[in-house]
This record gives sequence, C-alpha cells and structure tokens, in this order.
Amino acid sequence: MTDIYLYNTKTRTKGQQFTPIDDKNVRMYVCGPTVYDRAHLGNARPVIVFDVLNRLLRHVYGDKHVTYVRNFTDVDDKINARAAESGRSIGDITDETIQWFLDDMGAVGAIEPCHMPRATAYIAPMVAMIEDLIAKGHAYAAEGHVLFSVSSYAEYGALSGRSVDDMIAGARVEIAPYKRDPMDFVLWKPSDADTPGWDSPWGRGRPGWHIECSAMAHDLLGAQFDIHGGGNDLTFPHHENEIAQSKCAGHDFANVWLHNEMLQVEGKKMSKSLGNFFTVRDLLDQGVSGEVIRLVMLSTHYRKPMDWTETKRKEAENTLCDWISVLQKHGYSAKTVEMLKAAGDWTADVELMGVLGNDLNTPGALARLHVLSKGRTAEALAPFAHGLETLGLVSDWSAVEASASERDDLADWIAPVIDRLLVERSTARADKNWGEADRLRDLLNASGVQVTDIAGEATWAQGPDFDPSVLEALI
RNA sequence: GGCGAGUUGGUAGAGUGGUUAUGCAGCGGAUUGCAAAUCCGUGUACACGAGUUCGAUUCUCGUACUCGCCUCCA
Repeated sequence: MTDIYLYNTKTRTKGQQFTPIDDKNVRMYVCGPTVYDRAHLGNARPVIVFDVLNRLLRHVYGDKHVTYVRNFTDVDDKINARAAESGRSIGDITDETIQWFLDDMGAVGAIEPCHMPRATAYIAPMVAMIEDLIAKGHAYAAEGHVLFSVSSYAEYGALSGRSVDDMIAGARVEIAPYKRDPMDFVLWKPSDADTPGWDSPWGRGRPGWHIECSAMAHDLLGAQFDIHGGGNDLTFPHHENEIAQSKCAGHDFANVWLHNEMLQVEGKKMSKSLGNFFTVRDLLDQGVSGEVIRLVMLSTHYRKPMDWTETKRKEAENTLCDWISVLQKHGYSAKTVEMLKAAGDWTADVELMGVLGNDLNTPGALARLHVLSKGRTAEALAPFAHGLETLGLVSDWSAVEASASERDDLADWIAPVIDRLLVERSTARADKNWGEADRLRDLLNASGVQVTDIAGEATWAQGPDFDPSVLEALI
C-alpha cells in the first residue's frame, strides 16, 4: 500500500503519515468557486491539485471509500452586482456559471466530487449553526447582522500564524458601528428588497461567506473529517474563520489543512490590468488541450508558485504528443487496457505512487513517467499507461487509438498525393538521385508532413504544423 | 508594519547529511546516401556569510534579493 504524507498548514510540517479517521470513508472538503464568471486559469490549479489527491486517495483506499466535497458559493455580492449590471436573474447567472465550471474542469481532467453543494441549498443548517453560536456566546446579533466574536475563541489565528493584536495593529479591518471588536466577522447580514434574502431570527438576510463552508462541511462530512483544502489565499481569513466557527460550535473539524500556492503568468501575477488575464475556456478555444493545461499544472509542485508560460505550454504539448505516440506504437486502445487488466498486468508503478504519496510530488511523478515511457513492449508500458491514467492525463483509451488513425479525417486528396510523392522519392533514391529525393522530402517537410525512413521504408505523419494548403501550393 | 514562502546547472523543475533526478536545449556516438525520427552516452548546479559535523547544496543562525497573503481573488 502506498503511504501518504501531506504537508499540514496547521502544523507546518509534513510530519507523520496520513491516517484517515475511517479508512472506509476518507473525507475531504475543498473550497469551490464563487459562481459569477468563467473560471480563470488560477481557479484551475486547486481543482487539479485536489483532483490528483482525490485520485491518490481512491487508489489507496478504494473508489467507494473516499468522500470528496467541493461547494459552489452561489450567494455573494459579486453575483448580485453581476445580476444588477446585466439585468439577468441571479439564478440564471449561477446556473450558467456552474455548468461552465463543470465543463471547463472536466476538460482539464478533473473527476467530479461526490458532492457539489450549493450554498443556497444549505441556508437552514447555516441559520441553525449561527443560532447555536449565539447560544454558546460566540456570536451576537446587532442591527440585523450577526457577528462572530473573535475574542471568544482563544486559538483564533493558529492556522495562519497571526495574533489578533498584530492584525489590529495592521488595521486593515473594516470598522463598523455594530461591531464590538474590529476583528469580528459577519455570519449573517441583512438584505434589502433588491438582494436575495431568507427569513431568519434576525430578519430577512443572507449568510456571510465563511459560515457557508462550515455548515456544508458539517452537513455532508460530519463534525470531524480528514482533509480541508483550498488556495493559500484562503488561509486567512476564510479558513481561520471556518475553524473558529466550527470549533466553537463544538465540531472537531478538519485534521489536515492543505493549501496550494498561487499561479502567475509569464512571471507576473495574473491580472486584468496587466493584460495577462485569461480563462480556462480561452485556452481551450485557442486549441490548447485540457491535458496540456493539466500537464503544465502538474509540472510544478502544488506548494510552490507556478508560472504559466508559453514555453511550458509548448513543451507540455510535445511531451504529451511523444507519450501518446509511444502508446500508439504499441497498439494501445481500450481493448488493450482491458486485456492487460484481465491478464493482471494493469498495475501501478510502486515508485511512482510512492513519489506521489510524498506530499503530491507531481513533478517527481512526471519524471518517473518519463523513465517508464521507455518500456519496449505493451506489457512493459502498462505501468506507464496506468500512471498516465492515475494522473488524469489520459481518460479515454479509445481516443488514444482513434487519434492514431486520424489520417482518415484528412481530405481525400491529401493521402494519395503524399503517397505518390513518397513513391517518386523512393524511385529517386533507388536511382541515387539524391537531389530529387531531397527536394521531395523538403517539399513535404515544408507543409508540415513528417517523413520517417525506417529500414529503407518511408512513412509519413502529420506534424504539429501540418498545413494542406502549403502542400497544395507546392505540388 | 504583521505573517509566510522561496533563491538548485543554459532553461524548467524534483530531491538528498557522503551515492545518476527528470524534461527541453547543447555536445558526442549509433543509425542514415545526407538528414529527420529513434536509441545510447554526456554537464560546469545547489544566493552569500558563519556555525554544527569526519563530511552540508541538504541541519542551525544571520545577510541579501524575490514573491505571496493580510482587500469575502483559488
């Protein structure tokens, strides 16, 4: 069995081996998106990171023994603003955005979590939790708001390593007349007639952001669960506040906290003002495949800042192309994989899984894949193929087979023309007319056709720059 | 100001108290009519200073620089 070690933000160490509370039901909660717009590339990082962890946990504990929850925050002032400016209903916007998110994340190979709760479906548990916090003296109502009293929780700041005194000195906190303490944060806030609201003991209103995750995690995973994940920008205040709420409500909450580092683009923070802001959908539309996006993401460890660059995109495209062609050469298809499974040859590479289990060392796992890809037979390549599938880089083996024969999709005139040119070249070569032979080869290369000579036999394949119009112009 | 992370060879990027990361690029070789493709081989690396140690890129402390968060942006 693969041992798993995870860096726990709470203890700031990789520490001891991961041991689930219940190995028949390993539970993980990851903060999902606020649904008001297309997911940008940075949004994809935690999705992919925790998808890898989900796959690893399933590998180790079994598909049936992992519960993965990722929420949708579908009540938020940004959504309200988007609705107001577009004139569309909030429901329309959130429904559409959720579908976009699922499509885009599916494209980068993310398996859907077991549960994807919407915050608006959990208002009642949130209200109940807030009432409980008030009853226990950790929260108070004021002017239609309910606030969490930070001073009532002695360990506030433990996750992020901050002290309340320091933060107040920093003075970047919102001062409001209804707050007893500037650090107190909102659990419930009043809604006017134009904003979505639900009836509550404190009047019509809507929940604060932090209480959503506490309530949904509790409802779906129980008072104590194994892993809580998210981007490291959420460490404070979001996760700190979740912990305060849940602990004060009497829940043990998450054992292990994981945070991925941020994503940059060409060395700079992705931002609209720098003009380097783009969504996952933008890349897909440009023809960058989801697998390529995923491979680039996996090439940097999740706890380090990752830089998205054009160079990396290109390299990932080449690597993926090489890997797939290795498998195609050995006739990989859905049937091949089935046969390997039947023969008991569909096994994980122990070293690869070990590397992955060591705090999700995906760059190390990719290095191992490079080594495994040197296998000489279909059987010898099984751990390689298995590894590709485990990392989510290949999900459909019949597609691998299909792309090997995509020559069939070319226009009818192309293949015969290329074949004729190759025959002419063979004749020239037989006559030792090297000038003519090379002219024909250069012509094919110029149009992006790869000519490969093996044992005197010439074959061809479309290169990445294949352009039939160049071929047409040259003949 | 507070908190945290990082600094590895041309480049990307792992890792380790003494032993080959890996990819790309480069160089050499096999192969080829010449190439391409493929295969094999190959590197001068661990910011700086001090300390611990038989031995540190790897541990400790300090310095410099970079970056992130503290603004309900993952």
